[in-house]
Amino acid sequence: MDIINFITTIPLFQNLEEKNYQDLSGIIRTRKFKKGEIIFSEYDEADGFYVAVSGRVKIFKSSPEGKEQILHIFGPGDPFGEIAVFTGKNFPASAQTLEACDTLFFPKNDFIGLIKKDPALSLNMLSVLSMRLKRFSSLIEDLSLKEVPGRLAAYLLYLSDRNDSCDELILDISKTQLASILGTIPETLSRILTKMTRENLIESDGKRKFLIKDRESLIDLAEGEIKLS
Amino acid sequence: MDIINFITTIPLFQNLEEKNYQDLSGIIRTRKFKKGEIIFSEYDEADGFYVAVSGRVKIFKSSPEGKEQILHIFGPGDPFGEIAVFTGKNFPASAQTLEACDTLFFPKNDFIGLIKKDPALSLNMLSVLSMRLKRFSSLIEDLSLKEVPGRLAAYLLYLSDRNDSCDELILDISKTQLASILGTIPETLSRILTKMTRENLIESDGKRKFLIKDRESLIDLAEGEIKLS
DNA sequence: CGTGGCCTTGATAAAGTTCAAGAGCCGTGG
DNA sequence: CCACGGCTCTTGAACTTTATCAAGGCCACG
Repeated sequence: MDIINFITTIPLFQNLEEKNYQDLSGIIRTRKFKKGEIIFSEYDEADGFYVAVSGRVKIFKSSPEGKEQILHIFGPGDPFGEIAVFTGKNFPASAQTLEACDTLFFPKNDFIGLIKKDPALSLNMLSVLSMRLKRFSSLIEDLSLKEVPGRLAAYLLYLSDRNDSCDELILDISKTQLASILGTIPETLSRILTKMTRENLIESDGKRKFLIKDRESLIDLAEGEIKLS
Repeated sequence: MDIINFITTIPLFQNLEEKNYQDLSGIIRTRKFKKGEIIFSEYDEADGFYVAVSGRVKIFKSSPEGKEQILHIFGPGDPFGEIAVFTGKNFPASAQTLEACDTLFFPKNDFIGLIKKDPALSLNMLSVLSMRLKRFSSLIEDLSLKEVPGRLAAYLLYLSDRNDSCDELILDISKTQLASILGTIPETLSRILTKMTRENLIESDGKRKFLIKDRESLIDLAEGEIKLS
């Protein structure tokens, strides 16, 4: 069955015993969502978690005035909503699709049953949660200790690293969404991109293509060693 | 032996089988630290994690310019440094004692061996990590979507909740440390406390005692419904 | 009794947000 | 095929929030 093929490819389900793949596939429900659909909202009661199969999902917090902070953008193979499985209550943030999405849904109690049976599965889950904590610590560090140009520089370098440290980047999200990842607003992001271009750190087609022209300075900016003038 | 008595009282080690307490006590090393001592630094290689027995420890990130963001303050019974155990590499933040501290140290490989044997232990650990993720999401939300007065109001309410929703609070840390928890600096904190007092939301002895005088307004402030004038 | 840490206050500066306006782009429907 | 509306992005000006720098007070501890 091809759900099994899919789950064997993702990190959360690596190195399990054959039998456990059967068990897993037994508890999975598939769920499809349209573009822009809310999968769950903060404070909703949580009865399980999801794994994206196709499409992307943003996990975010929003303020009463409508500002949004994106915590993650997840794609195929990424689990989400799993925190609530282990704290037993509500989702700590909201999830909305960026595109049409196919997902696998794992009901909470069934999944906990499986975790009790397979130590490899729990170690994988511990590793997923730990990596998330690590990412959150660094997001907190960025928000609290760096200014927006530094965060943007770090993000551009991160995109470059994901792409073999290539100097050409293509943003796979809108600038408005990027602003929300960086903890700022589109206006501020736009101004900083203009400055970076003017000071020859980057070049852009005005849309989603960027070229890193001065990697050294971007690194210095990300570390807070220099500032834009 | 009294290490066993101690560990049976803390959430991470609840509901284990008798035999596992023996195993745990077999791998534990005790470590003592003086006041102000650095237990580990960000990027140090991690070979295990700690549980505080007495004294308090702050977990923090710091910037090149010396500003600090406190991520947690942990006390007796709290585990810390456990993220690195499951991501396999370095500590994502630094740890320093606030007072003289006794701790238990759990070597990484030994502990992973135990986790594989006892599903209850891994579920407990999953729950600890999940609660931390929840707290981090809310810290991120605060830093990104709220202003300092809102964060302070939320913190005061949190202290009150911990104390049976009593109106009298005693801060158990310095105001400089509180500023660092809130993601700001002492000067700003001081000004905001002055404003809150002037507007009769709180009263203070100028040191570490506070009295909540207008809980409703503090709640509104924390939710961003109102502002200080 | 002096020194250093912590806290407060003021003046100033920097960073970011808000508000408003307008340009460019895309898909829809007449 | 073109016009329209909606959306994203950019830019400017005013404003708000917070940080920085500097000074002084208070208190505890040697």
